[in-house]
Amino acid sequence: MLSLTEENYLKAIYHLSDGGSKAVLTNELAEAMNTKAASATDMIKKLSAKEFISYEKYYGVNVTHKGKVEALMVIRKHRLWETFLVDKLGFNWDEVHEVAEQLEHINSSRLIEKLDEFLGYPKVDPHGDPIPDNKGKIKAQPQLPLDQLKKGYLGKIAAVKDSDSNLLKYLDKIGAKPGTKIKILGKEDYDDSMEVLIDDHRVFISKEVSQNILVSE
Amino acid sequence: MLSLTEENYLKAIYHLSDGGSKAVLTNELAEAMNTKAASATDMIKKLSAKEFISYEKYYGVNVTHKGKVEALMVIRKHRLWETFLVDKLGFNWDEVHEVAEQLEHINSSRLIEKLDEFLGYPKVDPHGDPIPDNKGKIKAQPQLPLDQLKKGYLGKIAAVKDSDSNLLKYLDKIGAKPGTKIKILGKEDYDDSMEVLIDDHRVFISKEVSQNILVSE
DNA sequence: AATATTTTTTAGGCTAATCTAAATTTTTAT
DNA sequence: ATAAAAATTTAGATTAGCCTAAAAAATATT
Ligand SMILES: [Mn+2]
Ligand SMILES: [Mn+2]
Ligand SMILES: [Mn+2]
Ligand SMILES: [Mn+2]
Repeated sequence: MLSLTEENYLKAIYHLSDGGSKAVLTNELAEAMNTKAASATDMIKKLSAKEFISYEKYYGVNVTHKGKVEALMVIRKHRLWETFLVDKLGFNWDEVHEVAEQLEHINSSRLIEKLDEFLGYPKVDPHGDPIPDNKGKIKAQPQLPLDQLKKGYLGKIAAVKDSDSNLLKYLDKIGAKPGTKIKILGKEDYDDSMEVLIDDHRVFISKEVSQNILVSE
Repeated sequence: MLSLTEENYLKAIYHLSDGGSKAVLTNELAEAMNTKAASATDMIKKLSAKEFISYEKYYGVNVTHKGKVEALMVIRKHRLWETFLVDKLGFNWDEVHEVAEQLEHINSSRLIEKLDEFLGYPKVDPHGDPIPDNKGKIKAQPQLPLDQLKKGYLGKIAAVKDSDSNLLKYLDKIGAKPGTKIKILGKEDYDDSMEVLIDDHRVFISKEVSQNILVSE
């Protein structure tokens, strides 16, 4: 059993390590958690003692298999709750993250299975992020940030970065939501801004924005 | 802002005081919270400093108006979540209390208003307990424990005590749920057991059980 | 009214999660 | 290869919520 704080640290480590594929440094973790390095070190020791991460002094931490599964369960809950808030309660997609940050710590496997069923076993959350199944498996579709593609590209929006509420409001306004077709009509070499076709609407977007739109196909 | 622990203490004080109508003693509170008297005293001082309760040393505590409203908001959330779990997720009524104990601490007024709307503004929870509105108002219908009535009584089940999961399972089995008509066919003076008609079924119930069925009309 | 019992409070400690400041180790720059 | 800089860890406090043991106050009993 992890405390709420331990769950949050572990989730942050999982995300910062790109799903367990690289080591996470103490300062990175402290910054992500809005705490100080000394606090991060303390928590690293605790999670390491419980074998959710492996830790070599001064060289950062890696998530263990056990840690990955645990982190994915929290992420599963977060994304199911976000889906519930948008699909059932009518929240906008820029309003759900903070509430889901609380709901993800509710501890009841029965609840989360029932919720999953109630939502119709969704594969992705409102921002297009995949929802792990109850074993921690994720159906990862290969995704690319839009800014790395060039004129003429035609594909589908797979997901958007869900961190900034204002960005989400803007993306909503221009119709950029997961599942929508998108085409790059032109790209400006100087600043990587581009003109795109989203849902038959022509829009100019900056690199700032295109970096946060993930496409597939 | 109250911590989760403060919310739980305040709710316990509210319930033990019968909605603010009598003083609550330190030992009572400690027992209800499964802590020791010293811990209860500590918390009493904190809640008193924040003016959710008034406190006279050695003579127990009373809930203030501010404290009542706060407690009722937690109770509102608890009962709305219980309703959600039963009505939408298909939980049995004996499975919801523990989960609702966690969910009642989620802090988002938007969430609770949306949830209320989603549920169709229910007036009572699955156990028949009234759900306070967002101002803390409760529509209290006068209720009596069934064991205090005699042969020939005809009325409706208003609520059942929701504390014991095994009792709830039993009540479910005999069809004793809020809204159901109930008639006392006979009562045994010796032990106050009775034969009742619930939903056209004849059932013998002990005083143990009839005490926990609240009727109205 | 004095004493015994019960209840409540206080004193002093413990753990989790945080901090600041100091010490240590690694990394970078000369 | 040293010295300076940066990153990390350790040491020592603090706060919330809990505990046990002791002191104090209220209540009950003789
Ligand atoms: Mn989110
Ligand atoms: Mn999301
Ligand atoms: Mn309940
Ligand atoms: Mn209830």
